[in-house]
Amino acid sequence: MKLREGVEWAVHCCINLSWVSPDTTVPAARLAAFHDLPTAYLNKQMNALGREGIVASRSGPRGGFRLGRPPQDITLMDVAAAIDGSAQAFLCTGIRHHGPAGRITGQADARTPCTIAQAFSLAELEWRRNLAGRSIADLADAVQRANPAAPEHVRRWFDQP
Amino acid sequence: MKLREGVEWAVHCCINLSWVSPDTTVPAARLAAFHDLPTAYLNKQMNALGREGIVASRSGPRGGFRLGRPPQDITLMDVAAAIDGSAQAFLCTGIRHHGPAGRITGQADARTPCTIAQAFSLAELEWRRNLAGRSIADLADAVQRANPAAPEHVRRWFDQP
DNA sequence: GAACGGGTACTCGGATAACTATTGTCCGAGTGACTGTGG
DNA sequence: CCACAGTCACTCGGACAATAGTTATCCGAGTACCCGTTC
Repeated sequence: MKLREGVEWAVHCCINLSWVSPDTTVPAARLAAFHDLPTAYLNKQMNALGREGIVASRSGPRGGFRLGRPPQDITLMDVAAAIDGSAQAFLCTGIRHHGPAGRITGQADARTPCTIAQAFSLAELEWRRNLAGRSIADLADAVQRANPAAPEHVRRWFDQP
Repeated sequence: MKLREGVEWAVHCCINLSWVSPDTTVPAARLAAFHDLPTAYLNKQMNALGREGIVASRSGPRGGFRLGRPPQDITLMDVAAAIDGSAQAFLCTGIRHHGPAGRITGQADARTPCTIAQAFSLAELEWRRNLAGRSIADLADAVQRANPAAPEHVRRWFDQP
């Protein structure tokens, strides 16, 4: 099981965006430069965030990205789902119905849900719930507690050309 | 985030193996036939289980696989880790230290753990804990409750040549 | 009749190939800002 | 001096290529059984 690398990038960018003034847009190139990431690919990830309304984008000069809604309304689950997709990690292909297994168990469990899928879904639900309980604002606060000067430093770096 | 398809196969096979007598070995070909799966590939997955001691294997005529330990001592996490690997889904590449970001935040958070990685690790830990709390025996019982005749049917099918 | 040795068929296990998904790159469409001109 | 139109540079967004990971297949090594032979 593996999460796409872009999730890490996206979360960092969202935190950074939460620290610059909410009405200033930051180009993907600048966001990428801050962490020394490939610009075009980060842009692609930001697009994905844009499709979900997590960030708002604007083209042209003075264009770029800004948060689409307050950082306390953006959860880690939102970001992960936007970048990595919201499909279940364990997807039941129903092999219990295939081949002799299907004929043997018969229609007894044709209607009952797959026990295995249920177990994995439950675990995954906990995972989702956990991520959904953490907002970008929460993380930004936590970072600030560990390094109080960080927000100001970041804001200043993004403000200067 | 996506779990390999082999995880589903492996769990099903473990449950089936828990229902045949513990000292009979079942060839991969037979396990595969039961669910109409590609034999060689399932064999590969069973190899992975074997490396972790989840199943024991024997070559030659009358060879095959059997559970390596009692089904109540095999958790879904064990199986998932054996097939899919036990690496973290979210792996922190430390981009907060790359480029200007690293110079700006300085050594203030050089020693502090990455907040983002922590958040994802926590969620993942819950996922793991959940899967580690469910054994093959648990699932087998649940299936039996839904379909009481299943164990006997499965045992009989695997016994006959 | 019993023990032994060779052959055989069967099974796992790892090496190899096909395919899919992720990662990375490029270029066009759109947009706002700037500049020069005319009133 | 102010308004306006044309041009330009900048940015996103999606289309296209390279790379890595997963899925599938194949063949060799090893093992237990079976059969024929010998004591």
